[in-house]
Amino acid sequence: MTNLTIARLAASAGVGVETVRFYQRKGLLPVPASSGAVRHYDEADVQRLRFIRAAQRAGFSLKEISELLALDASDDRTRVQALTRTRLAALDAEMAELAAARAMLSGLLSECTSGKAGPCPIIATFTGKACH
Amino acid sequence: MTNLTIARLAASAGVGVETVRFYQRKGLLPVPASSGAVRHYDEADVQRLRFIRAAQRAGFSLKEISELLALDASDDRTRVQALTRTRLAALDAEMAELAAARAMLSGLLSECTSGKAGPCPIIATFTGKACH
DNA sequence: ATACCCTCCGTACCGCGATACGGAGTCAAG
DNA sequence: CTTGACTCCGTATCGCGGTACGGAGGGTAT
Repeated sequence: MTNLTIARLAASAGVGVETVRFYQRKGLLPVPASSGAVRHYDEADVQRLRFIRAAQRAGFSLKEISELLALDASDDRTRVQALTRTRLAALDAEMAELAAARAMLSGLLSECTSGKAGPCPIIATFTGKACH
Repeated sequence: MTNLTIARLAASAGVGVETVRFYQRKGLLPVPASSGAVRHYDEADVQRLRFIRAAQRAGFSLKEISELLALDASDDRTRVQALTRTRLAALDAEMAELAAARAMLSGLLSECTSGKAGPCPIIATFTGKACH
């Protein structure tokens, strides 16, 4: 029966009040029936909000998270697994891109700092002025 | 003296006409003086546009790219190197986050597919319902 | 010279994930 | 019973990187 205000709910997951309201508008968090004029939140809301943040850290978008939240109720493991595989594939693709960018930049940086003459190799690479 | 229309300029870098115009508004590409009512572009514009796309692939934001473009003219290697180191650090941070997310998800996925009883470990993890 | 596509330009809109603002109402402490 | 902090709700704005629309005018192939 933890009877929280929106500010305390938000604080429990380290987000701002406006963010909670934003998630409510998005349908990610329920808007509790107001007994009176001020709404109250309980442990289930805290769990749900923490779920959102945890899934977000795993790279899921809010849209995917809303599906995961629905699946939490309907216990469709196959679908959860499918979403997870898709996310894994996307993570792999993103990591590959980042790794490629990293490799290029670190190579160029050492080339550039090793004080050769001529134009900056970093700039030259982007410019396309055939470099090394 | 390659005398290009905007559509051909855009095509030369594999972007849309609207994107070129967007970059012009952002100051990333110059708007050539119009001799007549239709503007014409040359090889320098093609190079500049390709520069933008190349730097973008290396993870630079449009704001950073506009600084790099300025540095292309003023040949300040120290500053270019500083921007590059910042970008490398950001890439490393992003990669670490993605790797952590990837490790978590792939672990959970195999756990989930290995057909244990009880609630889906993936969902359980996000829910925070003490899992493994 | 008449289709027909292209350019120019402004403005609006998209998706994403928030963040800000402001007026009215509410609640608890002093 | 007032003060001050908090809530509620709608609407607006932000930053990012574009994409779309639409009317007026230009350039060209037939």
